[in-house]
Amino acid sequence: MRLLKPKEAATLPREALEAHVVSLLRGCRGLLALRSAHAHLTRLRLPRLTAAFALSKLLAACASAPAPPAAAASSYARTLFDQIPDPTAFCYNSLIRALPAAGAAPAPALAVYRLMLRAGSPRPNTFTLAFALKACAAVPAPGEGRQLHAQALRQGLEASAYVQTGLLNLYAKCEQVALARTVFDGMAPDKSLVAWSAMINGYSRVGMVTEALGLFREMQAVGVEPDEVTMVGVISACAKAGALDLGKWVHAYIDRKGITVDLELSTALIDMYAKCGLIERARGVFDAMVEKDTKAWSAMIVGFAIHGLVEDALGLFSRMLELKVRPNNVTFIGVLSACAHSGLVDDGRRYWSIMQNLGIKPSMENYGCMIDLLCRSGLLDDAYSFVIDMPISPNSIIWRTLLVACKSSNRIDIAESASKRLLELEPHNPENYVLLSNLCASNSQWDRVSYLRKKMKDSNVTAVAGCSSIEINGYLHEFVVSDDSHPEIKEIRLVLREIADRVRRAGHKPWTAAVLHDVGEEEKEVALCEHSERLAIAYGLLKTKAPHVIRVVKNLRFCPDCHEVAKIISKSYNREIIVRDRVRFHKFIGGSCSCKDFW
DNA sequence: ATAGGGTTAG
Repeated sequence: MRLLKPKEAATLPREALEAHVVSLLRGCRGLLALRSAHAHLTRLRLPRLTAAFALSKLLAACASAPAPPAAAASSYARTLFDQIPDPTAFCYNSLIRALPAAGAAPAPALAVYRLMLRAGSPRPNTFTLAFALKACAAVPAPGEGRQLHAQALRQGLEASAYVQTGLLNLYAKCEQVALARTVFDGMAPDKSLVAWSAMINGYSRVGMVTEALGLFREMQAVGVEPDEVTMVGVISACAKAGALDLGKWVHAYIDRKGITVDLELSTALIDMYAKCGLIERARGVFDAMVEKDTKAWSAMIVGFAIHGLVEDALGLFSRMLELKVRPNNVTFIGVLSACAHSGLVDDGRRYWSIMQNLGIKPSMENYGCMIDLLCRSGLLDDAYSFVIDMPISPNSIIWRTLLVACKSSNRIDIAESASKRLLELEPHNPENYVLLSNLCASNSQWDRVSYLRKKMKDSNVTAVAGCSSIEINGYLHEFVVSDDSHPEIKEIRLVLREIADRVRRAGHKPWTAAVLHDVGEEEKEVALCEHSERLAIAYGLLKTKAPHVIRVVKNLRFCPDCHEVAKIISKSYNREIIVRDRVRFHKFIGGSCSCKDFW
């Protein structure tokens, strides 16, 4: 387009000047272009009102720039805003949109929203609410969000579909799915795809897989066609559930519908295949990607790590550096946990310093990986000093990691202080009581075990039950410890008995120390046989034939005795068994496990 | 002018 000269501009009417501004900004891509357009407009010495118009258009362009608001863009947006004499609601809205929503509290975007309220005029409109809600969701800030909800109601802005979707998404991000659902149900029947996707994703985020998938079916039933954003939620739900058959079906559905498999969906697919135990297919999706970013690489590296494929994980990391893709904290979670799962202490330490040389500030999770690495290699003193020297206050997971390690190396000194800190941080977490009584039980301190049990009962804490699931013909069968509710429990019991016979003949002695209660050895053996993972594996043996792989997902860590038994089963029945426990995969073939018994 | 998406230690 032709640029105006200041002399020409002086002769033109306001409408013509505004049209010039609009067409000038239409061609702008990115911050630099906006700045040079701004410089040009300044040279024109526009009349006051037209200048304000130009500034608000610049501000709006700044807000809708494709990249996420970088520091430079947001400070520029603020400069623009400050030059506008009487900012309209449109100006406030653009500024809220242009400022970073996430990050330090209070988020700058929300601060501007509050500023607007305090100024008294202009009043917020539906756009303001929608942008402010988005900022709240990005933090996420549930308290602020509720205030915004109240304000939306007070100002009569709640009828807007955009405000409703904003609220729904806010609650979903805050993991308050019940509230999100209330908003969702209150929306008009012709809900947008965006609303459906946000709700499905909300369920998926909190692990309510059945609800996520149910809603996906409902959406199809009312004739709303999903897109790639919807499918990210559905695929993530499959990943969380470890539901491989379902995940495969959904992937096929994506292909059949011609839904674009973009960067985000590919990453979700990598994660799903990795978490469902098909690491080769995860690799296939990864290799087929034309564009890969840090998150895609990280998903693949973490995938290899949970499969115990340390060479693949570390090899991919080197390749990533070669290709100049910048790793982030999550990438290093993958790298460090891969080292931890294989006992590579020196390598782990080396990667730790690489991380620091790259200027990446270690997160709580990174510290956790490092402490886990040291603990697994029996370097309890190193681990403990690492914890003490952390610049951030260690969380409960870190103390628990230490405590678990104390159990196997009998370090009562460290155990005492770790358990003290743990109970201070989390007095109501049942897991801690289970762990502590486990620790006491392995030292035969039965009086302390019963003390803990009483304390647990008094404070109304109930332990999380071990739960394992197996997918048979597309149905997810769930088993909890000592579960006899399954309709085929009689047949399952027969399989369990046969397993017990074969295991005994293989010379295995049940590792009864894994049983918490102070009961006789025989009862302990029975208790072991009722562990959820064993029930699920037995059901797999009952319902499938070789070479079908028995795939089980467990919510807690593998019981050490069941781990031994699974090895024997894989050999004796000549079956491949893959179990995903809480932290990683175990692949049993011919009597040995991919974790090499190091976990 | 507006709303929805991917990787995260034990």
